[in-house]
Amino acid sequence: MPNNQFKKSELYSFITGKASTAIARRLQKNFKQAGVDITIEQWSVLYHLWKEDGMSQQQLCEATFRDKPSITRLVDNLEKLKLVKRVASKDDRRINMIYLTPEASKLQEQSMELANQTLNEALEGVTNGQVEIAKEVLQRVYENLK
Amino acid sequence: MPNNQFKKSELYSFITGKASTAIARRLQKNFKQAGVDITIEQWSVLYHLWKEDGMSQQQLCEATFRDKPSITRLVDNLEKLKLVKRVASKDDRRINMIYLTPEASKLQEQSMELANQTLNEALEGVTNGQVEIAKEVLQRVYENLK
DNA sequence: TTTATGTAGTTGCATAAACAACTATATGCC
DNA sequence: GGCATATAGTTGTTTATGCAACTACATAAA
Repeated sequence: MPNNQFKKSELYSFITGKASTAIARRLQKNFKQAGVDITIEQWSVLYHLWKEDGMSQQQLCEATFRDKPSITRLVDNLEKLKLVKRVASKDDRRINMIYLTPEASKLQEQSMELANQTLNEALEGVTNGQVEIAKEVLQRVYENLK
Repeated sequence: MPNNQFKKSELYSFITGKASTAIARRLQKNFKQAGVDITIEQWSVLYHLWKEDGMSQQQLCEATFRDKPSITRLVDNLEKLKLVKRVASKDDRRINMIYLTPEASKLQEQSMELANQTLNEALEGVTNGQVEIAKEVLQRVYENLK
């Protein structure tokens, strides 16, 4: 039973994710202005390592919803920036465990602050109740398609 | 007055747009399965030309929320695929008007059907009322940041 | 122990995005 | 007309994504 809730004029934004593009651009701009010199994608990897340091690349794939080549290259670039280190696992030599460097730890507080600030800019004029529902919908969409 | 509606554990999905990434991947997969051999980004340009054929690249920038270099290259690739043609404007020689070819017109019905189908897959189990609110929130986010 | 199969990660290639610098044309003002 | 400024589009560079093919290691079955 197709619900066809979308008129053509409304389909576009939802499909193309204009809102999340806008959020990503603003966050990148806020990072840049504050002198935080990393990309949003690099930040998304650091974000999960700040929650739990020493994840495998495979775990980072699942956490960040990215494929293996993407994580390989993000870790490459984060290593070049000296923000993470690859450490071969002793139990299983296929696995790289990824660890934060002290420099990366320094970025945590400021960048999380900037992320929160960016979300507040994004959600200006939106009520908490509306945000709750939007989050539920987006979570459900993700669960439906992942 | 910061609303700080996001606990840390919830901030990530919203910022990184996991839901719209999931939608884009599923739409791309549905295109591929159906033999529609274009990227989602190319489709997003065609989408606006189907609504109004003969837009300038600048108009396409605004409609698709992309910058000028992105549109230059998307139009390059769509031209290689023989789906659009650049036609120099006679009024203003700086402007390229972009026109659909007959081959592009053939893609319209099927691809729009696939887009609607993809949205129905995405929104399975979500009520119309919730979708309405989510759309409002995302529209407001876009307006706040664009 | 050998062989098959699965998993972790890497590499190559095509497409796309962000940003800055650039060319060409148009417009407004003196 | 001539100059300053703005607008439309292009090009170069870096970073990232998606997909397929690949290597290396692990595991389990014969």
